[in-house]
Amino acid sequence: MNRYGSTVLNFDPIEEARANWVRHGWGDGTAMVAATSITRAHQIVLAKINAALAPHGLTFSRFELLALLFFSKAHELPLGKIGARLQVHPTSVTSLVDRLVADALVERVPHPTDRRTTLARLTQVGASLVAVCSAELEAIDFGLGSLDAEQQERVSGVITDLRDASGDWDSTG
Amino acid sequence: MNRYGSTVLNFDPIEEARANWVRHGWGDGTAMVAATSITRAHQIVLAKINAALAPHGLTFSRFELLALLFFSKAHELPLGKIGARLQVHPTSVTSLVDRLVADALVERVPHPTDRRTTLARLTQVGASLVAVCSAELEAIDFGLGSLDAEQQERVSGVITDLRDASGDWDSTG
DNA sequence: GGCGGGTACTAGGAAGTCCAACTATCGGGC
DNA sequence: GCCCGATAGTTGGACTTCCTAGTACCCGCC
Repeated sequence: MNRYGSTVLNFDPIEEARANWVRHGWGDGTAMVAATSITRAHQIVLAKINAALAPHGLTFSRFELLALLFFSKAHELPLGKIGARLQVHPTSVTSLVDRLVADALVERVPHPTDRRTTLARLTQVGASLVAVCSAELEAIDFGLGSLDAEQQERVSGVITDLRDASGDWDSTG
Repeated sequence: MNRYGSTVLNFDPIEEARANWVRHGWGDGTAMVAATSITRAHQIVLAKINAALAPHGLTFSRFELLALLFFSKAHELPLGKIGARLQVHPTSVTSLVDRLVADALVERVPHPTDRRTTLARLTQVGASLVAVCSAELEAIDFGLGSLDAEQQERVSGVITDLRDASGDWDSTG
């Protein structure tokens, strides 16, 4: 039984999919397998990370936002810049900050000069929580404990190429 | 401007995060960077795939379910087995099938002998749509066009290790 | 000095994912 | 033959994400 209560398969479902893909003449399955693998990897890693953070009332998304503020000057940042750094939609930032404010981990502060802008600022409680949770995540190796450092670097390296080509940032400078 | 209307950064946000992580003595950042990279890769690839499928009224989740049925005997499968293959929660299967039924791509059929079980069966329309969309996805290389075949295999290979260690299937047989 | 395009954020809604709890059914053991 | 644990699926709720549309505000240009 796995975490969803269903029976464990005795074969690799992704290799099975590749065989079917090829058998129907849809292609060699290389890209399909890679894309599907990334999806599963995300699912697995996120589940482990969230399980570690759940006792503290956090999710990975919320932790990422808190950590970004922790690293920022005065522990504060405009919501728009948060979205740009984390690569999430403006409405997602609003939604995340809403919940963090409700948990008193963050507070909304008006920008001193630009009245359009709202700053999210880490509270004392929020700052303490980030420190605790970062240690927790290091302890579980961010869900990647089954890979050694060299394998982890390989994953990051290939994905950097992918992100670069997708305009995650401007690397021409 | 990127797809969210925010300004493009002139540095790699993940490398920035690694530097901050190290600077605060939280660890070497290897696992953090790998986990974050996987998250972004998922986000990038999924966005491209969904953009390609949107004109056909599909998402990657829905396509995966349809493709699985296409590959199955009689184009049908119990909902529970669908969840086991795609590694998603039973309630997600219910939800996905609901929408596919609403779009007449799938129909719910009672199991002939086990009255607890419901089968999802591909309709004619559904089967045609899968074929069209698989070609579309091959055409955009599943969002991985910026990686060559060797890089794609490298991603899949490392992730296979991760999935194996996470009990995605029983590889001891 | 005000007009208008661009910027910053929020509101409402859809989709996908998970969990906990519930109903219906199956099947083995007494 | 019946009970009771296991199995299959659904319902309701929470969360994250996206999109479209809207309001408030800034600032350069006429």
